[in-house]
Parts: sequence; structure tokens; C-alpha cells
Amino acid sequence: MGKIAKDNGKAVSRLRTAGLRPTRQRVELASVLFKGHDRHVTAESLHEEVVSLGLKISLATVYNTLHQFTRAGLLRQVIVDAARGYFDTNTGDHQHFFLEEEGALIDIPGEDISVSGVPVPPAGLTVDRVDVVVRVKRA
Amino acid sequence: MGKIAKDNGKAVSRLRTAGLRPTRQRVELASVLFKGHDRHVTAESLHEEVVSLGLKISLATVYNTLHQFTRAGLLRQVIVDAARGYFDTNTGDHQHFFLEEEGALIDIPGEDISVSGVPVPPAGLTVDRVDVVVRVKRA
DNA sequence: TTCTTTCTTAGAACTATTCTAAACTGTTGA
DNA sequence: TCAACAGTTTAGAATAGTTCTAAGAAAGAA
Repeated sequence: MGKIAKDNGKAVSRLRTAGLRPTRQRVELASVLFKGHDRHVTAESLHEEVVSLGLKISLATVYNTLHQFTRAGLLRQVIVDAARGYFDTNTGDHQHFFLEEEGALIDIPGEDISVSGVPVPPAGLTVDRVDVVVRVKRA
Repeated sequence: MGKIAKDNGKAVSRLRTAGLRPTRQRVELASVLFKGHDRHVTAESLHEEVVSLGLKISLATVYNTLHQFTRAGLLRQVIVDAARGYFDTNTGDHQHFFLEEEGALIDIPGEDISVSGVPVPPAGLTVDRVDVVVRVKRA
């Protein structure tokens, strides 16, 4: 029985339930990710973390695994950083539909959509803006 | 007087008002961007467009100019594509504060925040999910 | 076990973007 | 009008994050 086997039971069944073969790497990553409270990681930050724990997992595997976990519903990807910059000539108050398959944007007028209940930000911070992206797919 | 001088008067004054020196490249890009209805462009799509119009502007200048225009409030950047993948172990209904200066994420519980008035998507499309990002800055 | 399929890996490749440093241009003021 | 200077543009190199490739390794089935 391995050193970190105690948490692995949970991780293994979580993976099985998700339809993912519980390989060593996936089990170790799942154990680290789902051990305690909720968290936000990048591929790189997670890779550094597992390496510093003495686990042998390549960066490519971390990338693959994060995407597999996301596809399986175990994780969710949060988009805050622009890979491809889209620039909008409409600077007024409005939001967007994003057609994932085509990479196209469609404006939603600001009068139509509204966001309520945005909590007061943590101390010392002010809201710069609120972005809403409605991701749509072929039905 | 140049060939496309007719629209350039508007572009020049728009640039002057924004505090940007009206160079040939900026004037041409502004003319293309703000000629008709609102639009969404990427640096690459805009570069292709101006090149196909016979204008001589480098891709680097298109990038610079789009950012200058954005800083000046003439454009707005829409973030829909992940440059750096952030993955969240919380897959439940919730949204995020994004601390731009630090690149950190903080959850906003789904019960707190709500988006109303999302229009019916264009025909043949269904809403996949609605992402809200509250961008915060040091006060 | 043995077979088959799936997974992992190092390193190369890729993509969008930014940087560099030299040449060029718009503006100002004499 | 034009010299001087600060700001701008450019090609190409560099960068960062991510994905691809192809070959070996490991999991599960029989």
C-alpha cells in the first residue's frame, strides 16, 4: 500500500464514477485537488505543487488531466484572461453571447440584461466592471 | 488629399479628443473600425482586413493601436477565451471576483448573485452557461 | 498471463502576443 | 519653413502558455 493511500480510496471511486481510469497520476492529482476546501489552480501551479510533494507527474499530464476532469464535470474552467483578444467598438453598457463553436460574439443590450446581488468586494477593492458572457451552443 | 480622406476627418478628431496623435496608421484603423455599425475584431482579423484594403500597417501596430484605443475608451476588450487556464474545484452554481492585479479568483456564491433578462439566444442555439466575472481593483 | 486499449511522457511545435532597437513621422516653435 | 525632439512604427526575435507527437508504460479484460 502506497504512502498516500488513505485519501486515494475516495479519489479512485470519484474517478471510476466519472468514467475515468484511475491511473496513478489521475489519482494523485484528484487527491490533491479534492482533499480540502474548494480551490482555483492553473496547470502550472498544480504541477509545481505535486512536484514539490515529491510526486512524478509531467506537465503535459497535468494539462490533459485538468481537461479530462473538466469534461467529466469534476472541475470547471473559469475564463478571465484573454488568449485571443476580441475588441468591441461598442463601449456602452452591454454584454455578450459567445458562440463557442464559431468563436463569434453577439451583443446583448445593457437594458435587457442585469446582474443583481453582486456582493461588496473584499476590503480595499472596488468593482471595475462586471462582465457577463452567455455561452451558447448548437441545440 | 488622400483617397480615403472623407472619413478621416471624423477619425482624426476622434483621435485628438482621445489624446492620441493622429498618425496615418491610427487614422486608417479608426476609419475602418468606426465607419459603420458596431463590430468585434481581433488583432489578426483587423490586420487582414486593412491589408486587403491595400493599407500598409504592421501586425504589431494593430496590436499596439487596439490596446491604445482600449485604454482611451474607444474600444472595449471582451474576454471569452482562456490564455491561462484557471480551474475551479467548485463546479456548483457560483460566480467569481477576479483581482486583476494579482490574478486571483474569489468565489461568489450562486445564491448571492443573479443574472436576469438574458434574451433568448439566436435560433438553433441554447444557453450552455452564463459566466459572470466581477473585475475588482485596488481602491 | 497476454492482449488491447488507454495513458503518460519528453521534447518539439504551435499560437497569439509582446518586445527590441532602429528608422520614421507628427508637432512645436523659432 | 524647417530643425529638433518626442512619440510612433516596424520586422523580426522572443516569450508564454498550451498542445502535439510518437513511443514506451500501465490498466483492465479474458
